Amino acid sequence: MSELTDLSELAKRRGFFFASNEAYGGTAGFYTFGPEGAALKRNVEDVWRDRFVRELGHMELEAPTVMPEAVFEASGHLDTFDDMILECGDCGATHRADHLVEDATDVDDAEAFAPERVADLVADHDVACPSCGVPLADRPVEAFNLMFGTNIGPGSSSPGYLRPETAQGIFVEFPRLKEYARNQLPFGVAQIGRAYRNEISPRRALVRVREFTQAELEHFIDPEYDDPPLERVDDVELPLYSAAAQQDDGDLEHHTVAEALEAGVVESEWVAYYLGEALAFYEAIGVDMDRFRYRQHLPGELSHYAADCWDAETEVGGNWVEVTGFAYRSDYDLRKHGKHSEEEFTVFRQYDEPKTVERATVDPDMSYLGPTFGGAAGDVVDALEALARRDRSAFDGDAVTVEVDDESYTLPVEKTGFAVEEQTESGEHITPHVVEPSFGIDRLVYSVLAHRHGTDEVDGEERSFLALPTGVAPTTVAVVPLMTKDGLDERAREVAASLRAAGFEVNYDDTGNIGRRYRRQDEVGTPYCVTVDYDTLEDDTVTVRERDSTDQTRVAVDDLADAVDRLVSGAALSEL
RNA sequence: GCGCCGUUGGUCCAGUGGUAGGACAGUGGCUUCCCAAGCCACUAGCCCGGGUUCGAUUCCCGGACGGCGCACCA
Repeated sequence: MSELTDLSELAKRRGFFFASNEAYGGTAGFYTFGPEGAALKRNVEDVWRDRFVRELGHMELEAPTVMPEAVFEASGHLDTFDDMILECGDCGATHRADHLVEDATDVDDAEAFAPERVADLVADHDVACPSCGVPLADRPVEAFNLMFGTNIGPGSSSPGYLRPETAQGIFVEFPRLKEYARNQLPFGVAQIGRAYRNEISPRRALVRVREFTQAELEHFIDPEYDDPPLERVDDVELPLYSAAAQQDDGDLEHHTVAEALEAGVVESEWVAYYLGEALAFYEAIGVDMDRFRYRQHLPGELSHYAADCWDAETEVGGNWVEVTGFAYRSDYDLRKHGKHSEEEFTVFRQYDEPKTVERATVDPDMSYLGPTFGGAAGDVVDALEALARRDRSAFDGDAVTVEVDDESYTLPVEKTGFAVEEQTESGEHITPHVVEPSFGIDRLVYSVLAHRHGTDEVDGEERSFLALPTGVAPTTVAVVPLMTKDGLDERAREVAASLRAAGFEVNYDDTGNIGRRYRRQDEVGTPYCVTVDYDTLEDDTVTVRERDSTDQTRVAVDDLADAVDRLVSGAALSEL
């Protein structure tokens, strides 16, 4: 617990993150990133963008956070995000009403029922409160949806929701995105943005909040023909905690990507591929890989869209925190949107060679069907088309009969325009499958702060530091004058300005004594300090101090920008 | 949402039925030529609402927020 206490104290005191709206009593589940935290978070996002968008050649978009109800009807969030809550009038405990009903009856999908029906079932089966035993028959079943609702425009005729995941903003634009991708699979579309969930009980600082930042990649693939570039990650060693290991009290196992696939520990090549790609990302932003694992979802844990799913988890304060979900979503989302909307969510897959197929078709004589069947004529045509595809022998006789809504309609075959023709097909429409790595940026920032925060001893004094990788540290270099007199401070300001002009994140600090300033920078994770001293006035050199070792070396002011650049690129202090 | 515990300067804490004290941090000054030193001064606080009381930061009730447990976590 003390790791978490120290972390939230540091976060507040140094401006990484803190509860929002405290002047008005605070709002549970909402956090503000302070100056240091906003910079750190932005840098983490930039590293993600560099690796998952730029390097892998994917594209990035930015969609609205408010989306209309129809989107969530299609995605399934309106139904499955809706919990039925039942509160005991006696002891006050709340229960999942659908679960109570499922336990008391042989119903096993009460979740899909309307709240009224569940309430009736509770009454009919004399369901009692599991906590205190009092009957629950007269208690109301209330729907609690985890999505934040709103109205689009005036009035309530056009309900909308704050998106519970950024993914839907990508899926709904698929028809246009595939055009942009020139109708070629595979292609990946990423988005970094806010998502919202009206959590019942926000907990543990940034771990469970109501507004958070996701970085999601939706990689659209042809399930039959597209393979991941496994050669990029074959030898990456993965710390895997499989479902089997979890159920049998087993341990974490280390396998390379290639081994994991061969042994069947990870089933999907695509999921395995992204587990491999992501590992270097976690390392780059400063996650302690000794406190990191990939955990497979247990069968009962799989979400409504996921076929196989692994989470990346970090250990913070004794708890494992989910920081990424790697899901093979199959064609679930695109298929749903294709069905609910008016657009096609498919791509055309061209055959290598056009195929000639024999096909049974109908071309009904509407001047006969219309007058004969009236309003049912359209449905009869549909039924005839289906029948022709299914069973062409039905058209062998003089008359053919189809069923529409329990009514039989019989008509002469000659009026159906039935024919068997040879058609040339150059391809087919397929619904792409989706591989989705979905990162929780806030939780990653939190993990990195926890993992990089430490204390040690320098010259007999305790030191608190944040060993952030240079690539994500809010400040790259701090410039400090040894004294604020004899022109040292003016010279130091010049040095700071020149480093800023060279493009670095620079902090200038001249309050308190020199040791205090070093410690301050250590605590916000600044990797390098440049000190202007009396020698600087003589020979135009400064000292460069390294955060982790506290070692120093002298560098000419003229070479300083170049030296810092080399340090950032990985050079050691001794190599300057 | 339920239960238990908590909420006092920026941070971490002490304390009181008569409006509060420390440590650290911060600011200014002195000192100091490289790692939270010293001296002086200063800034700054009782979560919100209601009740009891002559008087509430303190006691009671409610709320908000936080920690933990339960539940929940697509």
